[in-house]
Amino acid sequence: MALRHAVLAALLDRELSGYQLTKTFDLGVANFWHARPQQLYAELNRLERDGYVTGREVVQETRPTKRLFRVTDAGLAELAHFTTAAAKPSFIRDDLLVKVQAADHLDTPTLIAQLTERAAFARARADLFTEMLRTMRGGRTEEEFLRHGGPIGPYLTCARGLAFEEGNRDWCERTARILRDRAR
Amino acid sequence: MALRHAVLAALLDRELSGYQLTKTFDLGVANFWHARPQQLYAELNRLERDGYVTGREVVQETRPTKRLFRVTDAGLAELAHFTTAAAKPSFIRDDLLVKVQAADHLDTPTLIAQLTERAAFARARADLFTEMLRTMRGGRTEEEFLRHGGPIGPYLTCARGLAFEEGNRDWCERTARILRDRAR
DNA sequence: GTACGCATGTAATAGGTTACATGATTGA
DNA sequence: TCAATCATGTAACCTATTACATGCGTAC
Repeated sequence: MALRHAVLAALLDRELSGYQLTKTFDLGVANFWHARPQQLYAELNRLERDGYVTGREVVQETRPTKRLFRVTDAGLAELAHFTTAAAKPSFIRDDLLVKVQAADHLDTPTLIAQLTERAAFARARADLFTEMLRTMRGGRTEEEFLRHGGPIGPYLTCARGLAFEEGNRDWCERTARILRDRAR
Repeated sequence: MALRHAVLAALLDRELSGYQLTKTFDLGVANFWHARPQQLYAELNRLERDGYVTGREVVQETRPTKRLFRVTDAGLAELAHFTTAAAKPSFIRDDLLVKVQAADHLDTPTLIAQLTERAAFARARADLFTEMLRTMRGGRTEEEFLRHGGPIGPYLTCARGLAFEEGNRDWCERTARILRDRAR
């Protein structure tokens, strides 16, 4: 059960509502985990029940009332315990790669269109992550920030996300080009 | 339901038993999908029931009897149909990244050890994929192979797997180095 | 004689997705 | 007025993991 640890990690340096968490999980946090809103709301309630987070109601004037959650000491201890266990290897699991594996038997134009679309998606995310990294660094050089700045956890995972999306972008563009050249 | 399509794609150019498939899914095919043996045996039976693969028994002298599966015309049509649907974006989902996200709050030596271990794992897989790509190319240059050789589907997905593992390796090494330098 | 590889599963549980539901406010 | 955003869920279903089971052959 690692979603709960992903939620705890995402909530470490800030107090967030379920709704804000879903936004976070669609952007930066998707660098290390991805989840649907329903799952996050359910997990937050379970985490609160188990004492790993506490929520407080915030009544707003123009917006619906929301609940902000933060990690408790018990939650941090749970994360620390999780960290001592060996990490499972991570694997790619991707519809698009399944399709490319079968490329020799399938309609090439359809594949090229999907590769192009995915490349654009990856490029947009890469740009976003580049911007997020710049913001986290503030005015400092990367070296200075990594040596003495902080928090660096979110910076390092964002850097992995950037490299992943750059890899996606480059591979999609190259693969589309190869399939196009073959079709001629 | 994409495991079935991953299995179909893996079975396209060769006839495999369930056991051989599990080996394939631990190595090359893990580039685009990952599954446990139990899941594969179950999926093969479902695919056969639905007419997307056919199995034939092969009695062996010294080894237990096995069943070899190959994709039927209906199976290929199902794959083609799957390919016309938009591919869902793929996300990283990784224990180790969850831990690094929380790095500022956790025990650094434990993290460094896990990053080092993961780097070694990634390096081993990268080496394996490099070798597999060489084998698929045969004597040809990459350009020549990609222009006129084949099948290129497995080559292209393997190339993505290689880039992914190189990304893992580099990021793990860099992250471990940064955490070490900070601890001093 | 013991561990490992071949070969195939069942059963129980955990984790994730899809579809559906509600209701207010703000901006185009 | 229509779509989007804020805010939170329930229910049904599908997918994946973990634990357990079996039995023979070969290599150390």
